[in-house]
Amino acid sequence: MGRSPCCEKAHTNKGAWTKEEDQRLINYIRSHGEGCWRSLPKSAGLLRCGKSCRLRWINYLRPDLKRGNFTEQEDELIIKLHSMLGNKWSLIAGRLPGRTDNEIKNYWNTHIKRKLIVRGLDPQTHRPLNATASTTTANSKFDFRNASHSYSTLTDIDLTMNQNTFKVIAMADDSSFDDGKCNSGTTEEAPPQLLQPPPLLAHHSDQNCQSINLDLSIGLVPFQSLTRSESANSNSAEIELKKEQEEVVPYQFVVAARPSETPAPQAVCVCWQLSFQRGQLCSNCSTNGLYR
DNA sequence: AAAAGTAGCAACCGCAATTTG
DNA sequence: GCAAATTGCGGTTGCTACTTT
Repeated sequence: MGRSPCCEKAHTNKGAWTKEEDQRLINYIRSHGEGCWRSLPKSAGLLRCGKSCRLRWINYLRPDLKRGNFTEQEDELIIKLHSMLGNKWSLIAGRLPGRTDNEIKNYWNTHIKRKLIVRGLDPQTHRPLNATASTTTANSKFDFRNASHSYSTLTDIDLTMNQNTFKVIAMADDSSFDDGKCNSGTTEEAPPQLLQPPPLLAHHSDQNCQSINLDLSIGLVPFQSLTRSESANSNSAEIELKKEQEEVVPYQFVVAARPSETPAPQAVCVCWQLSFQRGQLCSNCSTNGLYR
């Protein structure tokens, strides 16, 4: 037995919403709150599918939406997030307060794609257009979007690189990352367990590190948003994304080698800053991404 | 001025994930 | 544990406004 449709299509309006419909929906949600989209249309006196109501509210009527043009900063943030997440519009939207996934998706398709092409970059791979074909097979280049691991949030991504596993610890940019503390980024606000996930980063200065056998996890969490108790009870792969950010903040990603049982001759420490400036290495990194 | 082409965006559709009974 | 119901997401469509010929 197949599933029944989410709502009765025969007696629902389609197409553009009228002002009256908008007002009914706004009034209803103001007094009853969001949720229960299936029953909402009937309760609100709307001849619409519940999905349609939800979409209209989320993409257009929500009071916290920021209408208007995207700023240059937003553009760059979208590009950077897309380079790591691919078409995960809802995740990208989660880092852009006041913007919806649909809005960002449309904006991407109509503006940013073209912008990247003008820059000579492939909008999908974010690599130089003439280099895309030759680099996509390089084992050393890993692609978050093509990671085999299935993920629904940024909190847990496993990647492989030449049969080795990597761990990525991501943290918000505190604008003082290049302070020689590649392994910690410690600040007063920094949750110790987020920023010092032993033994991953704590070992990166160990010159006896031998192989690049790494675990990878990733979280785009501005650490200001995490309480110490949260961080104390969760490892980096379990951190929840805070979607209710009040402002756009840059994020900083750290990729670092985790030494395996067999020591490696040189640890890898690749740090780059996901901010509005071009990526930068931390002071502990040499330009080839190896730890000094 | 009219037709054709293009761009932008709201809305829809189908599917997957999650929740509920 | 299972099936149905609900919710959420990403891709696509179609309408409208604007530009070009």
